[in-house]
Amino acid sequence: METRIERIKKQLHSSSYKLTPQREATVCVLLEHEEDHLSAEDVYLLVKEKSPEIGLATVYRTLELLTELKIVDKINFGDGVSRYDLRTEGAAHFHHHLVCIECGSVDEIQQDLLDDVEELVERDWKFKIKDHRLTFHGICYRCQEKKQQK
Amino acid sequence: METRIERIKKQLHSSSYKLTPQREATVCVLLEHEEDHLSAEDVYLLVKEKSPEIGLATVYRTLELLTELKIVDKINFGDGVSRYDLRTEGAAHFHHHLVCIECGSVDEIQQDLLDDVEELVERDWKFKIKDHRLTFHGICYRCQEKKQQK
DNA sequence: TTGGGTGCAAAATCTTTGCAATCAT
DNA sequence: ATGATTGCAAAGATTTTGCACCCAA
Repeated sequence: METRIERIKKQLHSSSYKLTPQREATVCVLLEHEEDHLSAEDVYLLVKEKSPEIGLATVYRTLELLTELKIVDKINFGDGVSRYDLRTEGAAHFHHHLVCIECGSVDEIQQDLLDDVEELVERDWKFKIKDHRLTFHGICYRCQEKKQQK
Repeated sequence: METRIERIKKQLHSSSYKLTPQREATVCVLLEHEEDHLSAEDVYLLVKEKSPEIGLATVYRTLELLTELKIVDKINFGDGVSRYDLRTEGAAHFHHHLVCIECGSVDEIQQDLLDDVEELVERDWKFKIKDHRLTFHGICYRCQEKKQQK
């Protein structure tokens, strides 16, 4: 069984990039925090714990590289920082997000949901869709429960 | 017939804000460029043409205020700057965007499209939706035509 | 006169870049 | 040797903030 990191290594190699120790450490952090939505700074601090010599610029360059290769997606929830999210392996499309305006949590929706909408947009707007970003802002189930208890 | 700016003035007043000349000039620019997706800097330069004494900070503060009052929406297409988009009057939901990865154009989709999806998300994820952001990245019809001609 | 609003400049944030040093082949 | 990669510091870009001044109620 091939590991996730090995497959990423191959993806890098097939574009003539190397999986350096710094890049590997960065990817590991992303894998270990797949549920989170880390900023470059977040990633940097986490990588530093295990590889203290790494520089912030390297993290930025690595994240940029991974974005180019479509291994991660760069997203922005409107708080001034870019966040980086591992693409779900094998998924045809980028997953969606539920941002809670009360507690700030970010949940993911892996299910596609947009098939019909995309078909309509391609047909009626003559737009060839390559990627999408869908984010809902609202109140997560946890905060709704908290409110009901009051 | 009440003008758009008069209605915005009332919205400001009902939250005890004034429509100062600077704010009015800023809103006017937004109204005159409703189809565009201006950054704060863009707005600043346009406002300056008619009100040269305005400061960039005032533009930022005005845009923030208008965002709070839900008169404009702050959006981010991943190019490092926030853009400000007048909400369509009377529209229940924020409109969607088509960003062309070839020419950088941004077209708008006013049609809602997400009714079914939102119903499903509210039901299955127990998420109370307050707002959404949907952006498609791809190739606009203009660039597709250009390619075919080659 | 009083508090909101403004302009300016400085500060704060986030991100990119130049460059010398280092590494792997 | 050679070209890719790195760390550091500096530069860039965007946005926010402090503060004195101004203005309308």
